Amino acid sequence: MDKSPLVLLDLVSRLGNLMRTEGRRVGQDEQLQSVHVEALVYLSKANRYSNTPQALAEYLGVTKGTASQSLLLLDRRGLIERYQDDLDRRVVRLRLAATGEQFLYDAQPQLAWQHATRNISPNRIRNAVSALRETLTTFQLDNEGTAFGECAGCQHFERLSARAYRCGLMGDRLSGPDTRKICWLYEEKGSGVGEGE
Amino acid sequence: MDKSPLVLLDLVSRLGNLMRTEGRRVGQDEQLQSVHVEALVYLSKANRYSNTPQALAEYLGVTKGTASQSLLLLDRRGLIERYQDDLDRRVVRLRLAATGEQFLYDAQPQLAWQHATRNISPNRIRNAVSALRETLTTFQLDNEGTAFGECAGCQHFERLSARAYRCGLMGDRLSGPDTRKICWLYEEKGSGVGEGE
DNA sequence: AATATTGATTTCGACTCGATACTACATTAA
DNA sequence: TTAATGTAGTATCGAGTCGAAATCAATATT
Repeated sequence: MDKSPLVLLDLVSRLGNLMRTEGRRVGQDEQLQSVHVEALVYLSKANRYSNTPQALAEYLGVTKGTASQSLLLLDRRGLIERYQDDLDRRVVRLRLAATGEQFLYDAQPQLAWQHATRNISPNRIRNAVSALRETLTTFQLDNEGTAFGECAGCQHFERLSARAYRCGLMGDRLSGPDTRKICWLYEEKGSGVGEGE
Repeated sequence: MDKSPLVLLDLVSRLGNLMRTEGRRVGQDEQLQSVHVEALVYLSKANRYSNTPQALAEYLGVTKGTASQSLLLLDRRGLIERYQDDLDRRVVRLRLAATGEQFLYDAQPQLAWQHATRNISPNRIRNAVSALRETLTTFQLDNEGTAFGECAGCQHFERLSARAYRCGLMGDRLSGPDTRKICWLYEEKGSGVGEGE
């Protein structure tokens, strides 16, 4: 019986905890908790379908009530802006305010991690990424969660021409940069996940 | 410029968050938060030098005050036992109570993760482990943290004979099972960490 | 038009967490 | 021996997290 999956779990949990601590450290000048920093980072990466409290809650793995609290705080501090969606007036859209952009630029929340991985070859990192990504996808499938991902690799992604793309699910055209943001409607191409042992 | 370290960070954070949620889920029958579950798991793996509030706090990445609170709760619930050290009466030693052992056995906090990793080959997992372990060690060195680890791979580990071992730092003899628990005095063999790019 | 569903917010209570202060014991220096 | 310093752990406080449940408003379904 192989114990290495448990060792991996241990490492992921510990690194996750450390990064949460790191997030707290990074945000303390602005009185932010690590969840708040994570939320800001998320908003800087979310595409136009995914900048809502709902998607954020799924991403962070908290309930929507909790997410609402955090967003309230970020709004009070002027780090984000909230505005209503035109088509569906229940939906609240979120956007980093200039202050929020500046904060991310100044605080560099990922710096410590980049340092910690500096001696690991790109290749080993990509291998680790692939293993963890598969773990995440499988876990999400097991638990009816949302996977999140970029257009490349998504079932609904269509290429219209050399530089024109389209989301088959939403029916919108997408720009190049659009396709590199993360989306909570993401669905893995080739629905089957496990190809067996 | 390679973005994959940041992708890895993202995956580790998200999986960390998910496992925290999972820990909460697992503990809800017993009214435990994920930190409590993590503490119990830690105590089930900690060796004789590492079963103290101090070591636990370092491991979980919280302050000793916070750790103290969590331990108080676990004690009230009868999941752990606390007793004084004979040599240094300031030191509190911790041990899983029978109820705590039973809880871990019943709740299987790692089950969801084991499922999520079921389709990943042992080899890929070991590669990911090695990359993350190096990340953790480097991070700890950067931040004067404690690395934790098993005797194999520790500077202070000495083999006396086929089945007799010794910790050079504490001067104690160790049994075989002892050497497979985790220790907060662990120091990586070959102190140099980064061999450059 | 009535009902169900959905996105978001509010409220509540238990708990986390860092900061600070404090107690008890241990080690060192005088 | 005593005094000063250091260390392990606990207590307390306040801001905030978090899930659960209730609520509200807008949209879908019937």
